[in-house]
Order: sequence, then structure tokens, then C-alpha cells
Amino acid sequence: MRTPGSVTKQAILVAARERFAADGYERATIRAIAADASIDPAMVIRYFGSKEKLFAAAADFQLLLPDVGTLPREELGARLVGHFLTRWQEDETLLALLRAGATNDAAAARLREIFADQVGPVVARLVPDPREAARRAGLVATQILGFALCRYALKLPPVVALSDAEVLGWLGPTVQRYLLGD
Amino acid sequence: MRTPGSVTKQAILVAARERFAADGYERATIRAIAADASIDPAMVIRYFGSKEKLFAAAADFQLLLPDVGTLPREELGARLVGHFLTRWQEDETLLALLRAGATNDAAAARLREIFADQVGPVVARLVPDPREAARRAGLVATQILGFALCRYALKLPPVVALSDAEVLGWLGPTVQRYLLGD
DNA sequence: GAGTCTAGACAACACTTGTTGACCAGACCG
DNA sequence: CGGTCTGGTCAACAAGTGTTGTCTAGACTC
Repeated sequence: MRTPGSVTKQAILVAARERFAADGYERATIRAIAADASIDPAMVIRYFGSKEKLFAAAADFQLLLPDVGTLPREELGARLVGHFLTRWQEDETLLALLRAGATNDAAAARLREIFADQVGPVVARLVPDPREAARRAGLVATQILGFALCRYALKLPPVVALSDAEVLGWLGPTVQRYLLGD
Repeated sequence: MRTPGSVTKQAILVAARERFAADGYERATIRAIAADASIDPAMVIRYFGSKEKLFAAAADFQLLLPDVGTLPREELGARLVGHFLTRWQEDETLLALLRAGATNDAAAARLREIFADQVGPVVARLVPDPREAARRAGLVATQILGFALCRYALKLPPVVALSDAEVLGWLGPTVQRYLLGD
């Protein structure tokens, strides 16, 4: 049972994520998104109310972090980096959030929310003290988001050139230390 | 001997950096910059030709990295992190570049340039092989820019809450390893 | 078959953007 | 004094923005 209209609504969401990821919030125009979805700009407003609400709908994102209980404790850093790596490549929503978050406050708030709600609890299961867990989660964020920024947004050549294995080898120990070290 | 006109030109540049740092490239309007500098928008164009050229002029930035030859080898990471930390706080140009670079290609190119021209050579003096030096410089960039992104742009609470000493303690070893480790 | 409802198209609105050109005041130089 | 140059204001332009209202075609219900 497919709800009618949801097909174009989904098409709009896909186009919106693409545009937001490629251009950021301000430069991604409703007209361009509508054109990508082969539809009239008015329909975008009809379905989502406004550009802000469209972004909010498009920015709904799940990190799908693995259960840290089942992972070997010494490999946590590398595993997490690997998870982020694939998650980043298979879903451009994160890039949209990152690009938009640099200039748009709602997007930044959404990113804060994601890290608080989805990364925080995972780290909290490793570190008892909630204050320290939050700090460690924040440190992980600096490395993960920084890597994504340099590779996918700024496209720094040496960072783009890294193989997945090299990324694991370099960032893995860093994240491992931020999670459990010292 | 002060060249006349340079005073307002400087005022425009200051206002431009502020706006670009606060709002990013697209949302920082020439009108707002002109208003901050208490001047007519037309003058901004008169002095700089276009918004793009204004940004290019405002984004002229020197990292002023210390001479790594004079620093103790074991403290390199912490020293570099400390230098970036103060440099970031005393000059908002870097934040302007970061915010704009997330969505604007010219700004991203400028950031790539800065890291290639200013960070690259420093690392090259520590690492003989130029390819490996570039890779290590890129890794440093992921951590430094990621930290700045989370603290100054996204304002992740746990990252904002870190004291300077804590930042040195956590990021120092990471940068140290990226520079000389493994 | 008449009536209703929905997806969609089209044009338009009000506004903001970067940018341009015409005009003006004053300083400076002969 | 007359002329020129500099720093500046003002109003306007063309283009692009998000958003709204009006209309149409078709499907579905009674």
C-alpha cells in the first residue's frame, strides 16, 4: 500500500539532499531542487511548507552506530572510523549537514543533536562519568568531522588520496585514544 | 605617510572579515559589510571591484608558523596546536575561510593553498619524502580544522568547554603522531 | 454521470542580491 | 580663480530568491 504522492515527495527529498550536500544551505535553491526532481518549485513548498522545513526533513539522519558491547575493546577506534567512513560514503545527508552546518544555525543545531543523541550514548557505555563521556565524544567529533571536512568538502589532495586502510591506520589510534586513552 | 583612502579600505576589510567569519560567503552581504563600515555599498565595489575580489582580499592570511628547527622535537605537536589555538583566536580570518570554504569553491581553494604553501614546507623540514610530508600535513589539517569547526563554527558544547590546556593535552599527541609517529 | 478532491502547472508577488552610473562636495594645484 | 582629482552618496538596474494564489486535468466517490 503506497501512499500516493509519497513517490514525488521522496524524489524531492533525494534531490534536496544532493543539492544541500553539493552547495550548502543558501546556494541550494528550491528551484534547482525542483528541477532535479522534475517538478514545479511550488510543489516543494506545497509538500514541505518552506525551505527550512524541507531542510529539516532532508536532514533527518541516523548514524547507525554499531553496538560497542560486541566489539573487541582494542579495535574500537578503528571500527568506529571504518563505520563512519562507509556511512559517509553511502549517505550524502551527512555531507549536506556538514556543509550547511558551517553557515546555517539550524543545521549546526541538528549536528549538535546528532552527536549528543547518537554518539554520546555510545561513548557513555564505555565511560561511566557522563561529563567525561561528553568530552570524549566531542574529541571524536573533532577528528571525524575534520577528516570529512578536509576530504569531502575542502578536498585537500593528500587527504583525498588516502586509501581506506590508511585512514583506519592513522585515525583509528586517535579515536581509540579519545575514547579510552590516557 | 598614510595613503589616503586606505583608512576606509581597511575598515571595509575588517568589516568584511567579521561578516564572512560570522555568516559565511553567501550570507555575508555587501550591504551588511558596508553598513558595518559606515559606508555606502557602492564604495565597497569601487575599492575592491566585486564581492569575489573583496573576499580574496579579506582572505589573505598568514599562519605565521614557528620555525620547527628551534623547537624541541618531542613538543612539536603541542607547540603547533598551541600556535594554531592562539592564531585562531586572535585573527578571525581563519574562521571566515573555514565557514566560506565549506560552500564556496574559491575559499576552499584558498584554504588548500594555505595548507600547501604554509603547512607543507614546515612538515617537509621534518619529513624528507615530499609525498609523505604532504600526507602528514593533510592529517594535521584534519585534526586542526576539525577542532576549529567543532569549537568555533558548530559550537559543540563539550568542545567549547575544553580549556586551552586540555586541548593541548588531547590534540598535542595526535598532531605529534601525525607529524613524526609510526 | 455529478461532485469532490488531489497532483500539478503557471504566472506573479515582494524582496534581496551584486553591481552600475549619475551626481556632489571638497581638497589640491596651476 | 578655474580645473581636476578623490572620496563619497543616491537612486536605479537586472537577476534571482522564497513564496503564494489561481487555474487545469484527471481520478475517485456517491
